[in-house]
Amino acid sequence: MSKNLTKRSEDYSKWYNELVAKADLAENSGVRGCMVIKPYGYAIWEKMQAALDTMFKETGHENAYFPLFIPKSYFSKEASHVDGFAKECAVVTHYRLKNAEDGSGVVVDPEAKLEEELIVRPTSETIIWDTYRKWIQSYRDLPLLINQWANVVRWEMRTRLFLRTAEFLWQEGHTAHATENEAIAEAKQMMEVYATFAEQHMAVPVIKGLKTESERFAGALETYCIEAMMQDGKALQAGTSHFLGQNFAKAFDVTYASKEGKQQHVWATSWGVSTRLMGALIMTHSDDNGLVLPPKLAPIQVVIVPIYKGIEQLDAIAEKVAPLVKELRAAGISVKFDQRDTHKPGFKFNEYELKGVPVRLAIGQRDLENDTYEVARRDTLTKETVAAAGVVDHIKQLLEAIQENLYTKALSYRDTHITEVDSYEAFKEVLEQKGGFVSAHWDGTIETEAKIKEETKASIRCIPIDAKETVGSCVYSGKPSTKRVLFAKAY
RNA sequence: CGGGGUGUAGCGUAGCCCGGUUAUCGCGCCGCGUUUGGGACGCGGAGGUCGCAGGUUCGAAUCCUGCCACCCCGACCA
Repeated sequence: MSKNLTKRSEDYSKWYNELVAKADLAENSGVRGCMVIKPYGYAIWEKMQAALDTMFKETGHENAYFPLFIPKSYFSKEASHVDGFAKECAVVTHYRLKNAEDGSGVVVDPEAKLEEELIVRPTSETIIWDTYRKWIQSYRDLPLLINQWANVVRWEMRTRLFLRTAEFLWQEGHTAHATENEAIAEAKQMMEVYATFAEQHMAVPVIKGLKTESERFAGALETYCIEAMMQDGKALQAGTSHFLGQNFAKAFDVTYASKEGKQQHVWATSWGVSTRLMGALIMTHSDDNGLVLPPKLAPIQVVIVPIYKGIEQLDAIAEKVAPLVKELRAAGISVKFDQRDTHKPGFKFNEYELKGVPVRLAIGQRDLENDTYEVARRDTLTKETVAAAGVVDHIKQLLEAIQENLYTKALSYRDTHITEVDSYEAFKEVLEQKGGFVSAHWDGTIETEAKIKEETKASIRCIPIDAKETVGSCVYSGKPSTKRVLFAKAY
């Protein structure tokens, strides 16, 4: 393995793949499009899970778990839903193996064919709504606000670590409500929760918006989304929240008795984010030296690297550092004191930079004599010498400053990569030369959207929630338009 | 599923066109010693079904056929 990462600017894909591998986040498993998430990568995912889970609970949701296998017939019940997923489903047809008669190994036992095939869930709407039918009878059972942490399988043609894998980890929320307005409010609320998480925890600025009809979730009446901008100018859908209307309630016959005693179908939402967020995190902040993690999601927030000659010096440093480690931990900061004598400090510096540890403390003879630490920050790659007495407060402030700085930096990159255009020539030029979001008027038709995508590979990422009403004409057709939408090439 | 490419040690590779000693080099790994404020150095060492199966040949990593896997570009997509 070469020591240096491919430069971000030279070959973005190669840089990304190398970074994921070298920072110990994940690797290709060799099993069709499925990845192995390594302990360090999983530790980051766990931090994300914990923060999201807390936010879900704070908004009144509970966790539950539903089966991995879904009987094929369930998919027949909601037509547009199956349309969206049919082409990428893994299907279980048999339940037993046996030894081949010719001794060539193990074969599927043809005797053990399932009556009805089972689908490995690509998403759980169908099985959950089949269950909700039994759970919901009265308006008193509503709203039903449930989240599931699970894995799902989508048989994608082409995969990329974290961004698109055949199996991925995610959470999926599925809620049932008595009224349309309540369900819409829930879908909007969860979009807000995702946006807050992305911005405050991941330090990834996102644009909240609505999907166009053709980009909408299969079975949804409205899809709310958050869209992020990566450092190569491509957009990434970071999370979606769907207002499902009564589609699933009708398909699975989920009704409740209202106060007035009338049987009514419930209103539904579903919402999810996945390990794809890991990809967003990596591609938003990282640089040529490796991963850059926002302090709130870093498994190790502070690493302490001793610089010493001989065991006596190491002991002296260890003694000095022990109370500091204790104090930092008491302040809720995760610290690693790297005492390994098998690697030199320079090696460790590079290693922790590669892994994105936000703050690094170095301490050697010089510091022991002066009662100081050398404090380095990952985001700016700057170092300073800090008096030991005030180092805990300094680190607390530094972690906050890094979290803030990462967001500000990403926001300014994102904002300089939103370009308003008023002609199709400018549209194409911006897309090719500069990349990023192109803000343009659109006539609102599926046909125009499809034509533009075909000609430029840019899709409508979203109709921003806060889009101002302005009079204009569609960049493609010239027909009248009332607001600008965001186009971009996307992951 | 179309178009292109690649399979040689844990990783990255040379050799292949033009068949011929014991398959090259770097990183990593193991041992000993010296080192330690930005990826250490010296000496010694281990590690290989050359993707798999056939074929041609006195002889195959190298030529031929088939298969498999992976990567890139499309279609598909959180």
